[in-house]
Amino acid sequence: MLRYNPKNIEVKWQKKWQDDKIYLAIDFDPRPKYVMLTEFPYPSGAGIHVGHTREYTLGDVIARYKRMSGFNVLFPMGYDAFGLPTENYAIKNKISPIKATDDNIKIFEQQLLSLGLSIDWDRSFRTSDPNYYKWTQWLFLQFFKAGLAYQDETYINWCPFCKTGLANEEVVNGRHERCDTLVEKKLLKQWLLKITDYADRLIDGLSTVDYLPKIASQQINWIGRSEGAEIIFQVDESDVQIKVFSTRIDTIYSAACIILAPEHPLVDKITLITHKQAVKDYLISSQSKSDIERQDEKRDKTGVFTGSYAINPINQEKIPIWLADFILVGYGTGAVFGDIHDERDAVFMENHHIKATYSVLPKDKEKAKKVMSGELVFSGDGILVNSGQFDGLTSSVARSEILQFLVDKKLAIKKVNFKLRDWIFSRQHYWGEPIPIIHCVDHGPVAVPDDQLPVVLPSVDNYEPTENGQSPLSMIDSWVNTVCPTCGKPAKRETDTMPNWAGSSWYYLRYFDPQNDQKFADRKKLDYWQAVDLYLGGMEHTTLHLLYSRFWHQFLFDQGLVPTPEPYAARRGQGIILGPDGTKMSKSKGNVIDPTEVIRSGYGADSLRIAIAFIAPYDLTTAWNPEILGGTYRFLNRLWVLVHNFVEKQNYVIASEFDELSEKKVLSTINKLITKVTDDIEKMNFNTAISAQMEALNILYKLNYSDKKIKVEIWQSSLESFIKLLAPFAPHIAEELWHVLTNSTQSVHLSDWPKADVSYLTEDKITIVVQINGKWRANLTMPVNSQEKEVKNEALRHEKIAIILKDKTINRVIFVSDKLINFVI
RNA sequence: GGGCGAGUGGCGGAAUUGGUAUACGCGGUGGACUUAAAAUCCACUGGUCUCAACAACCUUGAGGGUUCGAGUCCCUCCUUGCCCACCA
Repeated sequence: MLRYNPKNIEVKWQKKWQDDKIYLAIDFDPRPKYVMLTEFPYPSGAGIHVGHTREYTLGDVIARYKRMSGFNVLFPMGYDAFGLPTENYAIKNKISPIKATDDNIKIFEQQLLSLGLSIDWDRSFRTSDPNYYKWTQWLFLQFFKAGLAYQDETYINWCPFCKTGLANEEVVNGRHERCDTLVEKKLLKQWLLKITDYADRLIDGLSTVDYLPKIASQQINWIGRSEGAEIIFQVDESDVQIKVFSTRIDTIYSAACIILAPEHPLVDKITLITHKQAVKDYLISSQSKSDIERQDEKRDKTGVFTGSYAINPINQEKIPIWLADFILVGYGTGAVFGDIHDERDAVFMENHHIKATYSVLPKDKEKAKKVMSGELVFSGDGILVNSGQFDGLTSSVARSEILQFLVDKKLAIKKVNFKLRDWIFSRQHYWGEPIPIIHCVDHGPVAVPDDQLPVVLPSVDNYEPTENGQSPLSMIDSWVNTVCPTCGKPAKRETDTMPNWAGSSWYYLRYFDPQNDQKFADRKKLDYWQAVDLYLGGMEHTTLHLLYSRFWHQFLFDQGLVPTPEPYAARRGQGIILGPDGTKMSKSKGNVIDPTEVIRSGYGADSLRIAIAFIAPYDLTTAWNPEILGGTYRFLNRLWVLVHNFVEKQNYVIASEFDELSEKKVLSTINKLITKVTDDIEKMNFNTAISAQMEALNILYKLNYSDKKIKVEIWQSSLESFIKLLAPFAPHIAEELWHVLTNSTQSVHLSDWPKADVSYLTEDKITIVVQINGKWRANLTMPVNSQEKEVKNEALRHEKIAIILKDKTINRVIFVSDKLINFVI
């Protein structure tokens, strides 16, 4: 017998699978389809890490299981190739990003191959390929033509040290993650996508798909829908009106001031001459603060009085108008009424000695006293007081009645606000898809005609962003200068590129038809493959990539371009694998586990895959334990020995020597295992699927080495089933042992998933627990379906029970069929 | 501050509708094989009491509750993880 050595078998089978193309997904195949999608990687120079390995291995387990279960499985892989790390790498090493991407993808392919993934490589692509980004550009133009892509002046993050515009994701805690400089804001004209138009749809759509509840609630949270009212406050002795958004219109009687964001457009108009200087000083001081400084001063709420007053529409009271930089210009109307029932407002008003009264009291009398004495700021719902005709109403009733009252007078409207902002879609960087727009003096921004797509990213000498914040593309005059597609006059190309979220917003659709040069994907193929059945990815993409791609898809659905309203029928997120020391893996800490190193070290891909499946539930963050590999290797080795032993010395014995009890044990073990593993994979309980296989193997192993004789056919069929159950997890050793055991020419991965024989699932005899007052006292072995009477008699005859129950009165007997009997004394 | 989770041996973690808590694996101890080591195999491995075995009692972050019976359900508290955060 050869020793189990992964090196001898893994590369051999990987090559064979590639040559035979056994993992191809077939368009329009009559079998039911199953699309198993894992997030495609960013091909960085560092190669794959354990996080990739977890995601792709578990995706592969499901893909293989579904394939064996009769599905036409599509398990694709591509590369999210545009983005900053590659650009930075190219700048630093003075090589082209195209070359860097090429090199990195070669490494990735090699590494992914060594994991033994059942990917359909014929459908692979990278987002930086012009044949791909032609369609990213085309899809962008559909947004543009629908009025959902627009330009606006917005503040971008600007690093004054690097002299470059930054993407949000490069700003960590208000600093540029690379150089740690405090980030400033710079006003630039930018492209935005109107994701806010889809805010409600993005929430509602979640109820039609099967997402992990945590993921759905994070998206809902991020979108941040809040219902309230927009209320009109007339400025005293002026024709100016201020619109104020509030979710607490029930507290309007206690409005003690109006507070505007410093950037509010009406600031200039309402500031009295006598207050101009103070306001100007305040604006300068608040503008010079970076985001992080504003956050640092959470408790110190600064502000300035404008000199003007507003009229509270509910009671005609005159209240002062202030400016304060804790009010955000981007949310609601950029104005609030200051109110003692809001903790931030209360602090602000106290700081600036603005007189405030309460209008809502808690139901709890002790609490109410504290509110009245000013000891407590009450921000919850309660009962209205000091509120004229609305006194005595509960907050929720008052909200609708006061709103209606003001709506009737045309002083308020019902309004829904979202935290979600429009998606800033411009990047002033080189390594991204050029935005396919031409700016014409007469016609403004014009779409590049379809037949001129793709707008190919030109090669440049210098990939660095320019000092004025423009993309390096702006330096190439020959590329920038073009003609207007509408009038033919000289015009200039847009020089911004798209964010790296663009290519990943629709990539799953391209897997359905990766070569198409007429359309982003053929409709018939979309109809066949949509939607993605299961999407597995990192939790960190919940509010960016996952939300963005749902938005794109919903838009495409509205345009009639895709058949389903949602892209992903189900979404799960895998947990992070930490370093062995329990902290996040990082090069500087030296706790990085390199999966390819593990494979090369001699444990092999199968032991690694099993370890990943076994170490913890897939969605749990857990520390990597290198020693677990010893255990998973031993497990595979035991199976190797068992199968080879059986094949090499199966000895035929005469019928009378067979041990029926042992045979039954083998059959019940294997059939229970089939049920358990099938169920566990369906529920993604990979760790218990493995432990069940270990347990079963231990039983089979012992039986094999006992002197009990078991029929060859029973061993043969049981081992075949066992290998099939293992195949999704450890595809190489399963394939090898399958061929050793069966001499078949067909791959185990194309064989049928085993079905349990129910007749072996139930036992004739079962263990029944005897409890006294709920406490375990003894076990009984009884036939299945024994009646209460029989069990009770048997229990009372039990020596131990008899001793305890002597001289005691049984008040009650609780009987659970086939499980337990409990005497209450 | 808000939202969503999680607390079980030395460690990662099991535990159907509430029904023998600690499966499986790691680590540890003892043993077999070996000149020796590695590998492999066997036995033991939550705590207290006990020379030991049997038995008994205790044990799922803390405290209370519901129940014949609670890791599981309810309440209060503590600890901790992730995401968001001056969002009116």
